Amino acid sequence: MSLPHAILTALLEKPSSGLELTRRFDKSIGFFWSATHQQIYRELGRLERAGHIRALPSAAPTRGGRKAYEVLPAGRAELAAWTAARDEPRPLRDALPVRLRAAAVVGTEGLAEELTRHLELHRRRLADYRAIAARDFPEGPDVPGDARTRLHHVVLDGGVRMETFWIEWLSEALEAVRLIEAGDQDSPADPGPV
Amino acid sequence: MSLPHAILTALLEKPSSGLELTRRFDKSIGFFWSATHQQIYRELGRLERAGHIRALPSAAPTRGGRKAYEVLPAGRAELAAWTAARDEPRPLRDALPVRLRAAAVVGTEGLAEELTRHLELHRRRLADYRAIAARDFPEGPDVPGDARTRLHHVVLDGGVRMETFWIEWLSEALEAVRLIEAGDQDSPADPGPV
DNA sequence: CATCGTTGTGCAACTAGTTGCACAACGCCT
DNA sequence: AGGCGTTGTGCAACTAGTTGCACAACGATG
Repeated sequence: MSLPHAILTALLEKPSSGLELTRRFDKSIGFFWSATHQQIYRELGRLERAGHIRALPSAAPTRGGRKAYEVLPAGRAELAAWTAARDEPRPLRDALPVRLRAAAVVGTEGLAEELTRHLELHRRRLADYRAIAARDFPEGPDVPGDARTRLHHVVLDGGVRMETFWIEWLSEALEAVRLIEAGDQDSPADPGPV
Repeated sequence: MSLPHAILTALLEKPSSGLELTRRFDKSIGFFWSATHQQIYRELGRLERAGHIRALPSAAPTRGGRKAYEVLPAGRAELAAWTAARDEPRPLRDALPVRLRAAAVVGTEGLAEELTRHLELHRRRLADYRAIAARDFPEGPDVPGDARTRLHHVVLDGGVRMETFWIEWLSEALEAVRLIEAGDQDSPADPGPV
């Protein structure tokens, strides 16, 4: 139940139309809470009906015309309540570990390639994050000033840490898979003298 | 689309009834692909209809009676195909970073408490993983023997790394929030002489 | 032996997220 | 002026995951 809140946050940072939101989701909030444009439009409709946001008066009311939204006090209150509320972490659901366990039963065929591919994806994403960090926080990690900047920095750093985690783990997994596949023709678990 | 495959993996490791699967999900595969008993029962039905698994003949056919399932060759083939297939990582969706950004706009009230709580959750989970590691891989991380053991070790180590990531990041976030809240009465971004 | 809690299986209804398509408006281009 | 690609908005239908409840079977217990 966080998409509406992610949208409220984005709109508070800057009032936007559906497409602008979609774009910004693709390169900032969406790193941590991804959403397609369909989800966003639907949610904008709901939020408007709920009185949490409203279309800026300047916006054209016709279909196909762009509409920009801004957050109303009720929306801000809702967001503040959500931020302070107790909320359990959502259950983890990631396919790769499952695939490794499946491979332990049905064989590692094709896995190394996939691991390599994912590794590359995460490397790329880490590079993106670092680029953003260099642009937005050129001072480096220390004393970034006001509260807002600090918090944004922490969030971005979360992204960096997360990708680093993936890269390390995928490397470990890849190494294990390669060892196993080398051992298949060679010797099962005894590679060399002592 | 991985729940059926997680179930196939679990069933290959050991034929089980719905409830047994649910239990095992709660303490092993489910760490990485969580599922409720409802999802599992529904999926067992689908897998049976698809000819990927079958109820063990010994099982009682009545409602309420326990039924154990085993994987058929078609199911194993399907699992092998999935393991080798190309599959994109699923989009990330985590509420905490979003909440931090929301807090950057509406204030950090209540956040420190939540961060502390989550930190504690992840610490506990890390301890669980370490306990499992101590039980299942008492030799330590090196040369764990056959392919199966190696892969299981890699998966578990993924859990350990993941929780470690959370703990580190949450600590950083918590520190930032506390600094900000201290600064609220104090000085905004200049704590001390020099 | 009745009823009561526990274990195990399952349906139904709901919420969230995805995919595919429709179509208006706008700016070009010729 | 007619057609053509791009931008922006949106509906509809589907898949995945969640929640709440129903109910059979089994064993304990007054």
